Amino acid sequence: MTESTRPMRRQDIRRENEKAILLAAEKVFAEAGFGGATMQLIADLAGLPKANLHYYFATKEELYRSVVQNIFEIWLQAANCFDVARGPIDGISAYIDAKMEISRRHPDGSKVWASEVMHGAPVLQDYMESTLREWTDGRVAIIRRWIEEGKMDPVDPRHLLYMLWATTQHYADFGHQIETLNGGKPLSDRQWREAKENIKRVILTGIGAQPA
Amino acid sequence: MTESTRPMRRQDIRRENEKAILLAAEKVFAEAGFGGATMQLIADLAGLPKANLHYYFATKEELYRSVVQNIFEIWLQAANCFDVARGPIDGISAYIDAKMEISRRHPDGSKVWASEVMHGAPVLQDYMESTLREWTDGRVAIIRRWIEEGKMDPVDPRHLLYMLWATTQHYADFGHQIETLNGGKPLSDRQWREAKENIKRVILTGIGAQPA
DNA sequence: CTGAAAGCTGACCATACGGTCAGGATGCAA
DNA sequence: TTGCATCCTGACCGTATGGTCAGCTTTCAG
Repeated sequence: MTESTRPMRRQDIRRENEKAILLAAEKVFAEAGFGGATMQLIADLAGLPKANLHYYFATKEELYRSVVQNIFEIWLQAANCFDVARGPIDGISAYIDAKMEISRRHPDGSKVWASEVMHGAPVLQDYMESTLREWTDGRVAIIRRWIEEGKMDPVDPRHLLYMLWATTQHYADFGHQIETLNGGKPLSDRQWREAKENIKRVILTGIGAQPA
Repeated sequence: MTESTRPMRRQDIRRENEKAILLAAEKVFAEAGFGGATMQLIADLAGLPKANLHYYFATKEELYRSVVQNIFEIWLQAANCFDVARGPIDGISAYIDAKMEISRRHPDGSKVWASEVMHGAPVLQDYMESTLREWTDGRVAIIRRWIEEGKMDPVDPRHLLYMLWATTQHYADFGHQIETLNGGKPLSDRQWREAKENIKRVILTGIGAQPA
């Protein structure tokens, strides 16, 4: 049943194996950190022999880099929310929604990203100095415009962005702590919604966001 | 001059070496994670032969546990601010100040703590289920009282606490990112002050904190 | 002064890990 | 069907790491 037919085409094989490896790697890197992760563990989780990993990814570093870059893509995609928005209420609400969704659906990715940054971004330094900086500068400009247009109070845009990143990512990176304080149970749908609403409300009220 | 006389007493030797080892360990664990840290690296940084580390701390796990417990103490001490306060403005302001000071003075400690939690708190699980839970419940009660007394809007106390933790710790854990976005320079005194003021302002305004 | 306890360390060991490779299995184009 | 490129993998290797230990030096109580 489950394993009966295997008419796998070459392309499919490669794609599926890479996907399985990356998924397993993300989890193991998130749980153990780069140094604590082992190729054997990743291989076991992916259901492949270790040597097969090295067929697709030459080194542990290369595999790690792939994982981190994947995450960075997702992280940046959440940005679009900001651009289409008319004002801070729309834009920041949507951004918080997007980032909270990432925290909920990709907690491992978020952890790997956090770990990478905490350890000095050995892999992503280039991206941070180019792509991330440009992205940030763009959003800072948008926020500044909102302030000039009287749509929100004159809050430092950078610190506001840090606040958005911090509050949303916290639910992934410190998920274990939150879960423990929640009686050992993961947050329910309801609690996730409450978390989002709380963050939005406090921040939007806090910056004096005005309806566009 | 610097190294002339060494009338070290036993007690002093032990205290100073343990201190040096713990300091070095904190830094190495923060930079490399538990798995990436090596006893050799810690020993070198502490200026001691590796075997000497094992004289004071039998295993890497034991050393790590000591580091983490130290940090947990500091983390909890910032709590006192909350207790003595009359209302949300005093209490939360003081707490933000205290936590930002920790982020600035103990970034390595903060990172180790973050790493520990991200990896499922293998060492601190017990503390989190006892001490941390009690501490949190206590603060939740205080915030609830403030709400009942009309000193602030009815914001979910837990999510507010997470927000405080997230925003303040972010400046330590993601310090590298912030530094990169700051042109590769660490935040100046002024910028730290601005960061603190921004956080306070947004959150206190956001929760509708009323002067006691 | 003396002996025992505390502090110290170079040399060593077992293990685990990242990585390699020769050679087998499999799909696929011609 | 055939030949080749891709895919796969068990067995192996060198190294780095956590940890041990025998024996040395230093402190200090009596």
